[in-house]
Amino acid sequence: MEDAIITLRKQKSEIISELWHGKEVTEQLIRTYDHHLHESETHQFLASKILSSFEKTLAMLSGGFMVGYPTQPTTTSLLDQDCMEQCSKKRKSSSLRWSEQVWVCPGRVERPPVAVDGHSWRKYGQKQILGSKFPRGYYRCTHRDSQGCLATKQLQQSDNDPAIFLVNYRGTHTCSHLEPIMISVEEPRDRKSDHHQQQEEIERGKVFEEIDYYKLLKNTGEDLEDIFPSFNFLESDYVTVSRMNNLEGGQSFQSDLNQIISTPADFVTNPSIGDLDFSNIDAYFCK
DNA sequence: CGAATTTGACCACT
DNA sequence: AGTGGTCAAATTCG
Ligand SMILES: [Zn+2]
Repeated sequence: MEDAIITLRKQKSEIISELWHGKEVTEQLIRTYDHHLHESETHQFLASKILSSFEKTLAMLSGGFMVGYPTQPTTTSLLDQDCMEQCSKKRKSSSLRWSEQVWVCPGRVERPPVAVDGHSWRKYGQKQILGSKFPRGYYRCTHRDSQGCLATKQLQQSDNDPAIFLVNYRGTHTCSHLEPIMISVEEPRDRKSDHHQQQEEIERGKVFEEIDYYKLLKNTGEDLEDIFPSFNFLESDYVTVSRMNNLEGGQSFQSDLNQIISTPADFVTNPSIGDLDFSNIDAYFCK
């Protein structure tokens, strides 16, 4: 019951984020149209962005709800059958996968946004991937040994836009998720002591350094984590750029590179637009 | 000292 | 043989 409300709230926020992104791009389009009347290429590109954004919103509204939820599949769709076939062939990772894209606020540290999703992760590997400039980091849930939580995720900085981090999640959290970040965030105004306050300020600074300066681009459209409702005031910091539910697909990183919506094309070939866009984002999010 | 990260080795799969 | 993913010893961190 509560889960349903939570998932609805989450979906609503994601839909709003997606629509918001559509609005952003539309503003870009209008601005470009005013300045350069005859640049059909740019217009077409931005229009495709808008189209993609609304398509994702529609997908969230229609089918995105039940896809990949870690319960027993009562209904057998085509995707389920394919998944079952492949799972019967090889009993490997039946864990579901999805991906996110984290947009790092420009001018901030290039430290990978690991704890931005509210879970505590533990790095267990790092690998250079062919054709990729930046290495890929492998993280697993901190409570793996203590509670047997098998959730993992991979984090890789995008080659095209270093401000974007591609995240691949594999498996859902089975651990009892007490969130140190949430506690630290909710806490800060209760106590006021002399020299402790400074330390608390520092601690708060650490927390917000991790969360505030990063923009998470959630694209799951899923209700896989019940954490974000407590993050309501941070929900606006996260913008949905794209959404991918990979029930079995292997390389989400490369496919993402092809399907990324905010590709560096408009930013590199048209820096003025990029500057305007970033200033807008800063005005809305960075404070 | 325990916990988290680093980093080369190892392993499974083409 | 090469690549992506994981392990684990060494090292750093708190
Ligand atoms: Zn977990």
